[in-house]
Amino acid sequence: MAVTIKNIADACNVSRGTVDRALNNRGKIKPEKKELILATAKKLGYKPNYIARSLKKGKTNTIGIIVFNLYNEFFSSLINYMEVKAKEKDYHIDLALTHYDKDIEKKCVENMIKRQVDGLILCSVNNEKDYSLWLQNFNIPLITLANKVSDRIPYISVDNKLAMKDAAQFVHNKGYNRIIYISPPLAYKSTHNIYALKQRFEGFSQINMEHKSIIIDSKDYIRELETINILEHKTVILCSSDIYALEVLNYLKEKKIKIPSQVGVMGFDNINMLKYIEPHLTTVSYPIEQIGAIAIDSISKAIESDDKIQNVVIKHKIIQGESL
Amino acid sequence: MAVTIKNIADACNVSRGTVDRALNNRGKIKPEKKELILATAKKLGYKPNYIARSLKKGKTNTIGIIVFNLYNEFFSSLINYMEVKAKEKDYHIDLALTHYDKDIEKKCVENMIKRQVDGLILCSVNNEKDYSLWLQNFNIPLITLANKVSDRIPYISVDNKLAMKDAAQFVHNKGYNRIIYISPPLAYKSTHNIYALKQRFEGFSQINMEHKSIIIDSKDYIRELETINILEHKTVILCSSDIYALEVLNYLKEKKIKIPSQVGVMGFDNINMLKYIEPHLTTVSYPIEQIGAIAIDSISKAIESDDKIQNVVIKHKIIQGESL
DNA sequence: CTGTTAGCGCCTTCAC
DNA sequence: GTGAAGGCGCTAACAG
Repeated sequence: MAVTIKNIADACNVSRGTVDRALNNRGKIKPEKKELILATAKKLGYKPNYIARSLKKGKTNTIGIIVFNLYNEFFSSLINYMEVKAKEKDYHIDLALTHYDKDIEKKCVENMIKRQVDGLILCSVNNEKDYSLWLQNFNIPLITLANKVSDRIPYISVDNKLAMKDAAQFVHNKGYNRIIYISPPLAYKSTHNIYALKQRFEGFSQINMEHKSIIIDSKDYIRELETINILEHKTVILCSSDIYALEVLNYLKEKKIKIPSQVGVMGFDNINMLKYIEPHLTTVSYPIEQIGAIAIDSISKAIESDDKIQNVVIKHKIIQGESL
Repeated sequence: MAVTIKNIADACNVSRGTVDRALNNRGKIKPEKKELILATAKKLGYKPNYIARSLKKGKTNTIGIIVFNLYNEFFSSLINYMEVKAKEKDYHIDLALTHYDKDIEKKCVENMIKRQVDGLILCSVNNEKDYSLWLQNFNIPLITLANKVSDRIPYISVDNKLAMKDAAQFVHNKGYNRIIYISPPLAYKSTHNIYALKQRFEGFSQINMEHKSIIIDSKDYIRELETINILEHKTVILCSSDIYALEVLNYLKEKKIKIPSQVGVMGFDNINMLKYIEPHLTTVSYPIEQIGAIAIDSISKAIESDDKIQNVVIKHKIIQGESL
């Protein structure tokens, strides 16, 4: 059995109130008593029970973070930064992963609520009609990342549409005549929230190439790629995220297709591991650290002061590599 | 204010005890009452307060996980697997990062204790004399990964010594005459627990090459490498982890040194991203998923039954790439 | 079957 | 300065 405030009180022949005052320096207390109490607390190895404190105070000092998984370096970096920032502000991280499953996601949210997190940072894939209402009903500070859920819920992100438009313009300016655009299935929109994906696609769609564009949005994008003669038309393959671009690079290398002389490739996200990849991938970069910092900052402010959280648009830029 | 069991009791004109019975189906209760209670609970949007439950039950259903950071893919994969496994068993993950700082590590452990986690999974860098005692004093199930803390604390890992010995033997058999062994500073042993690192180094030391070996264990290992004529003696560079090998590959590519014809390179860990790296790195592989699964499995068993947790040695194997 | 009640460990108000 | 006591929300033992 762990040692409690009562044990200390008994050992020191004082009341629990006095122990509390000594331990948390509140109110006035006779110095020698305070010393005695602190000493015996230490001697007994007292560790305050935060669960009890949380129950009493109605605050857990915990931020719930729900993301898809940790395979994508974007999320592991993000959480890494958030954890540091949260610790600075004396918050703790509760982590849950949804693996892109909207039922799991709802369970994760409910669990966070049951665990009384003070605020929630959510990367959602849920596209149910009243999901935004359902979320707001819990009435705790909430921030969405990755996919926007509704205009009424704060959202921190790059401008995916503009960023992808810039990317498409960039490859166009490089003299490519045909873009093959590779994306996870846009048909997921019937079952999932794929806001960011759609934004990127829309941005891409705003640029017209001399020849037609080809959209590949199948899970089997490599097989689709095989059906196309990519050596025609001065072609570039624009990928909606780096992890797709890496697979494409592997495919092209296997086919002995030269990059960039025969085909160009461009990614999106600028994940860390790119620095080990050859040829260096041209990609769209944005500061993940900043997203994490702003998210923790905003949510902790909202927890402590009922401030409304502002949407934030993170700046992006194009990183010139050697892949086009 | 969130809705509580008492609100439901009042709304249904029953006692809190009855509501509890209905909600958690314990004991006997009149079916129509139960229905009414469940219905109003739903209507009011009742969500049980797990903090209160935890306080009462003395169990939080939470496993604390403390690792170095999430940059190394080993840890992000590990946590990914653990989260899935923990969810299956109805446990929740509390995550904290130490960034290799032993004071932060101690604070993380203390925080976990204060938060009353039911069990703790720890990757430690602390080498203080009585650290093992200090940990055991908290008297909760504990498992160490990565670095062993003491023989009295369960440890799950590959046999790092044997695995690195096998790696060294493997390169030796390939006909290399000189090994350059690259490792994080072994001098850290005065300030940190670097058990795994030392084990790997010892394993390496058991193999004798025709010519001498060179040990580089500086943070600036790339600069050290520059002072060596690596084209002599048919040399192989054996790295204590893949993330070092990746840096070495980048260096060699920059110097236009051909791999493996001029110099061989070998890594350790077989992290996921290797599949995008050229040339394919020869490395030592072991199932991270299994480490995660066993850790969660053992700790949950220990939480629920006071079983003693067994040490587990994970099997390793060498993955033949094209880098030597 | 159901109501009452006593805590879990902590914080906080109110008296003295 | 200090003690006594109530209560956060839930569970469980005990009555009835």
